[in-house]
Amino acid sequence: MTDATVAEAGRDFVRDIIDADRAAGRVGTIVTRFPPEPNGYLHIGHAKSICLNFGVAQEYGGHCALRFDDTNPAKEEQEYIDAIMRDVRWLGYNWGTHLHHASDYFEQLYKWAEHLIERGLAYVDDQTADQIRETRGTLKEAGRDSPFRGRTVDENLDLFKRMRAGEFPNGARTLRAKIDMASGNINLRDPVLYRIIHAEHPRTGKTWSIYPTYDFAHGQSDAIEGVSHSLCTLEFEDHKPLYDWLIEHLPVPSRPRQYEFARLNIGYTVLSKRVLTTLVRDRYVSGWDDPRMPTLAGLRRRGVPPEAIRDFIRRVGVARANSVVDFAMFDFAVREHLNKTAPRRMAVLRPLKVVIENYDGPGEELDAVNHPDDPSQGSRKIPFGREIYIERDDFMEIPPKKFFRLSPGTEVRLRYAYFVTCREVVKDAAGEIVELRCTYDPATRGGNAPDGRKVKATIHWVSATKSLPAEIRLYNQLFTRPDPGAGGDVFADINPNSLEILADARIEPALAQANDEQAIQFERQGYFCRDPDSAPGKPVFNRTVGLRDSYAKA
RNA sequence: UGGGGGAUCGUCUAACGGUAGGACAGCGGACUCUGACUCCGCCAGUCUAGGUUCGAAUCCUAGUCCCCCAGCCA
Repeated sequence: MTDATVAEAGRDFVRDIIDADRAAGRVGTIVTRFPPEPNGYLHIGHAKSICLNFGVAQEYGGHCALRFDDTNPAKEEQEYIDAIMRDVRWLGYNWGTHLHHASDYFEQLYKWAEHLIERGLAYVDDQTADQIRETRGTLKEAGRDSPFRGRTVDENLDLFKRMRAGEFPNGARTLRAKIDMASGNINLRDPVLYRIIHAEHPRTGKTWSIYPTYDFAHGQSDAIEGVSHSLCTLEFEDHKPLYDWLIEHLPVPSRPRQYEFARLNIGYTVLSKRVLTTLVRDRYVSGWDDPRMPTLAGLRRRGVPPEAIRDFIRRVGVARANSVVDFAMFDFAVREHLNKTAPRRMAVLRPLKVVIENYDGPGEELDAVNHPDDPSQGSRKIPFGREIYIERDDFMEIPPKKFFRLSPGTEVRLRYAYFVTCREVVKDAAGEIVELRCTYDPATRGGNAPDGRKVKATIHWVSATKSLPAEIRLYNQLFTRPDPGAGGDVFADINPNSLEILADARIEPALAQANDEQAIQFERQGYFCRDPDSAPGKPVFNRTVGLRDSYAKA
């Protein structure tokens, strides 16, 4: 992590708590952890947790671990483990030697479970899942004790050993903490600590046939790793009393404290792993890295730089109130970063042919700067000739009052080239405009008129003969409403026009050198990057985000 | 009276009993070889009602609204 990363941090209640803990001498090294379950890909919501945990650790000179919460082999896969590590690194964070897995602690956790049994604080329950649910009570009524709650320590120890040995089928028995079936907090109504799962675990294979639940694994893992501040999202508030109960009753090596913050929500976006998984599985999108996905893999493929994601997270802040961030805030962060870094190129998304009638000769090459505010990026040559393409949107036969671009009789500047004036509109039998006939002013080479005359617009263009064909993919919101699913069915809110493919775009020759993930600004259009779907001679570009367009708005 | 948490410009977020500030969005203007960028300006908020206090977003009381919890998921 760099100093710049540290400077990106803001102030929030988490950092206030840490300051207070340090001032009071309650903590030594600040240790945090990012604890994903490897059952899916990381998304922008995880980025908030990652930036918070790694950011805080860095600021206070501590460290942040990457810990896989791999306690449920039925849902977890190696593919996800690999993807998560790749994405955290890409975001710009490094866990160094602190790579852990809850599964590293299975043996220790097992011993601690026995510890509870020995003290009469846990018991083996033979009830079925249905029976446990029925006897748990409701939100307003107390639960009832399990008939197995009174088993002797020896009997519990024996049964628990046999659960581990694989003697019983899935679901036959559980280990439960003996707390209080009448608690107002349902997490304290004898929560399940271990369940029987006969499945292949990505790391421990078939060694275990019982697995600890999140509640039994998480706090103890924090304690083993010396986590000082265990930061999680709001829905775990109700688990804190159980978290603390376990820490109190177990001989753990440290006393971590849990603090909760609001998860990230963004308008028109879904960050539910269940929904994202379905989107992929049912082919609503092309994969976890579909550029429309809010996953880090999707954002990366779309061309969003990690710096922009970190900046966005910093701008959103960390608080305890539920909120929904306007996606315009995200677009802003992306544009801000890309504007500073992305080299400029010209590409015509929807070409309209223009013939410059008074231009003779073989053509020429003109100079174009690669970045208007960064001379160090140098310049390049762009081929110009008698036939070019301009954007269809840049011509109107009957222009409305505020339309500054090309129309019959008006003069505009071709960026980096010449002033041209439209003389004639050529249409096909159907009345469709197929070509424009223009004239140019040779004296305006380079883009300036010696006589000082001005034009109201500068438009982009490419050579008709020297430009290259390209496919361009424009992305729109994946969902049609700011609160997808609020109407009952998220999948009914999927935007049928979230992907728009422009198969006949033309790009300037310099773009043949573009590589994946290199952000480029197509002047007057937006930021783009080459997609891995590109083939030799058949480049594909993704639009990361469009430029602001105050004309389109008006 | 199940338990837990939260309410500040349209949105996100500061304030820690002492001038309600910033960002995004929006609006207006300047500049411009990108209707971009940049710059300038404007707009706009403390959930309600009482109380304490010289002074309340902050403390107290009573309400209102929103979120989370009844997985052998995390």
